[in-house]
Amino acid sequence: MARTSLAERQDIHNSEGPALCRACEARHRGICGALTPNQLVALSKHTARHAYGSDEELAATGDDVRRYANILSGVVKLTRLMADGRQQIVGLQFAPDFLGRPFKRQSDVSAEAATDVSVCSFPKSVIEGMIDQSPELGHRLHEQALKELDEARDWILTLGRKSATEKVASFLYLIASHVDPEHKAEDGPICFELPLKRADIADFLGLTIETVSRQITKLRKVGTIVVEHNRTVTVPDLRRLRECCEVDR
Amino acid sequence: MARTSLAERQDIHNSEGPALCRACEARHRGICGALTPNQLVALSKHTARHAYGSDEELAATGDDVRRYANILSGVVKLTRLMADGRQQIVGLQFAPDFLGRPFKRQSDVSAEAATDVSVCSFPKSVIEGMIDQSPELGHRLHEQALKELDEARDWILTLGRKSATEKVASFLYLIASHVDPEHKAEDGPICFELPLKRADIADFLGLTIETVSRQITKLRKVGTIVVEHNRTVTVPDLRRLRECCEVDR
DNA sequence: CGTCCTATTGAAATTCTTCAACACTCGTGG
DNA sequence: CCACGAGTGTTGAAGAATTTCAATAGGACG
Repeated sequence: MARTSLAERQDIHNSEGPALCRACEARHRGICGALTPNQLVALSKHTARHAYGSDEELAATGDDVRRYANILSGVVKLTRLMADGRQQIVGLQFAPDFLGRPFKRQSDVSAEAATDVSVCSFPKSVIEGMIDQSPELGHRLHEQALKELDEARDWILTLGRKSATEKVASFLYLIASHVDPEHKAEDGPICFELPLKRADIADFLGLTIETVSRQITKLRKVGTIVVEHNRTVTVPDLRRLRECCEVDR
Repeated sequence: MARTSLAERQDIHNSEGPALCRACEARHRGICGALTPNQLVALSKHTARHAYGSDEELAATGDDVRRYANILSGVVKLTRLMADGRQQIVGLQFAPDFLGRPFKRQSDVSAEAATDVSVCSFPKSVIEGMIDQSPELGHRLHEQALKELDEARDWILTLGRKSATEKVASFLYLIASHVDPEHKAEDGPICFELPLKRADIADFLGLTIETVSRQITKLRKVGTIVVEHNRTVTVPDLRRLRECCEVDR
């Protein structure tokens, strides 16, 4: 016991934070990167890790959500449901995104795991208390909201004005760019697993499963993508895929 | 001259802020409501009012925008344009919304006046300096970003999953609720001017002008709305209009 | 081996777009 | 005062894109 306690104190002193956090891959990139070691220690007293399987609900529509979370791994889909069952994915979140809607009790979107997901959650109240002491934290949350807003607006253009082929290409490009955020492999081939099944892709693109399937087949047949086992996609030339996102009339 | 100067000093002393701001209808609702009288005075030294006619551009895509603005009156459309000319409105902003994208030099959306618009603009640098001193200001900007994000996600559902009739009904409902934010007149009839012409409505809904026109005609013929002079809409029963936003299959 | 889940494919039906014609309003200038 | 054109909105008919309905196939799992 004494050893642990010493180690923890050392963590604080050498500005590395709690052991739990040091082992966290999202430690520097998520909102935690804005916290001081002391804040991290305080926060880590209230954190809990959770794992969810595909299609499991992290937070239901209308829930009085009292906790926020950081995504440690996996992809989370934010969905909206209409009374008659029509569904639309209104946002996708990847690690190390922050999950939650600050300053509001309820939300009309529900969060579901698209893949296997693990998160690190903590009570709203703790974070909200820290915002007042650490402007940097509030700033990061603000930044994330603005980033999500930019992404939502990109998606509005896609939903409103693109053809089915362009939509599917845009989705694949979105995933590809997320695998390779810096566009390093602009030339070389990229390979990735689709985090969404066809039904989810359809709900994301505002199409039917069948249309999605047909467009993927189409892209496959012209060689823009190679698909194995339905989920593994290889893009031989990213530029060619990007061209499919816009020019198709 | 001496009189003016005295009056200005009194403004400061009685905590009412500069005369310019006192006469401003957006004074308390926009971000200015988060400023101290001293900050308002400082800000007002750099503010300028501008007026724009319909379809005039407030800020072009890719502009290095150095100023923010508050909308004093009118409606602003945020649009995205594709290389081949396809256009999509990705957001609508009404008085007293804040206009601008904090923490980012360029934006890929352009802002255009949908109606006649007047704004009160000021340099980014002034506001950004004030954020550090006034957490309340940063908080308000954050709130507005989150509000816009919620709205964008509502719209994503509309674009992705609703039929043309539902889309047009949803648009009319959006405008109607904006005229009457508290839904006071849930029962009684509501009358308003459409701030957008048909082409803009089409760009907002991801439809063509013709389809919009046909759906309006359809809603008119079943008595859900009454239209005069193309732009003046009366909704006899808001509930009936709301029903059209979801149930139509 | 059967069942469930996921994905693909075909044919018919539907929705929305495109193309084309026309109507209305408003300002300008003969 | 009227003709003209530009800008805006409506309507019809044909065409294209997407959905719906239906059938099939493969993989995972008990």
